Amino acid sequence: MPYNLKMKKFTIGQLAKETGVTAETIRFYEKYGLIAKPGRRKSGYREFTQKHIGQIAFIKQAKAMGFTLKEILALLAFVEKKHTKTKIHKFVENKILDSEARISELKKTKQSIQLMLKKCLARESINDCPIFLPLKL
Amino acid sequence: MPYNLKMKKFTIGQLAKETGVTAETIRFYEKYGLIAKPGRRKSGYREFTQKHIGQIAFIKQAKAMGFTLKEILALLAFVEKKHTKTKIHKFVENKILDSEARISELKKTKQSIQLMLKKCLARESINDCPIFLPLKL
DNA sequence: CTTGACTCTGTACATATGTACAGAGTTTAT
DNA sequence: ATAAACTCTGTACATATGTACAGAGTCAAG
Repeated sequence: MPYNLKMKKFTIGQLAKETGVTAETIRFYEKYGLIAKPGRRKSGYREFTQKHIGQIAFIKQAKAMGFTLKEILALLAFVEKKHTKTKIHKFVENKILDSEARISELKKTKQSIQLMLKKCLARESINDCPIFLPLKL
Repeated sequence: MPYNLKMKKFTIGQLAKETGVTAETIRFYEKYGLIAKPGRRKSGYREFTQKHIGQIAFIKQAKAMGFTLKEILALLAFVEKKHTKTKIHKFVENKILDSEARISELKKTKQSIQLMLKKCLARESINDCPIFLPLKL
């Protein structure tokens, strides 16, 4: 920061407006360790900076990609520790594999519902649907 | 039950073994309203019957199809009230649509991760990955 | 200087689906 | 009759991701 030592400071409410997440959520992220601990006024009020805007933008991005907060914490640690590319690569690849697994899981359950529905529609009464069979013992 | 008035009775532990869910879960299902309230011995011990085995089998089946417990409750109400086939049909169709929506959601997020990864791999250092850009402000 | 808006901490609540006790009573087997 | 195994109720804990207070203190505007 060569020629601009005074950064703009934000209260939590201002940061909330700036980033589109609530103040409560920001406090939550802080406690969770997802964002840097902000400075404090003498009164105890938090003082956020531009940096925090970036951090929250990052979190939003990663969440949109389906990462959990815990995973985002891990991503941050990767950057922090300047891990090798292969490590983070593996982490992300793994996430992709997870997605694929969940997708095929979902497809399977969808198909089983469809099959059930088809069988049901072939009967006269709902009660004859095979799915309800166990209830008739 | 014409000629067999005496049904076999089960304690909660026996039912658990029979159905493969734990006793705690059975109590939970009872409180949740998913299974019929069992009879009680004078001591307070629950007395389950064959019927409960069927009910739990039904729950397991429906869970395997991706229905939530709340939805299973709704399914049971459908049967109870002898709703028209079209109503249950709609309910289940809806569930299928939900699955489809979640599947395409997942596919989208998967793709966005893949894209991110590709971009990352094209850089020298992890820190140059576009996803980390917001952190560098 | 007062009022309204904002912030602080700490705790509880929310959803979904159970799991894990603690402390007391019961049943079964020896 | 005694010990082991089982069951009872009620409550708290678990995960994930926040949301909603309550009660007290602070800041900005008029």
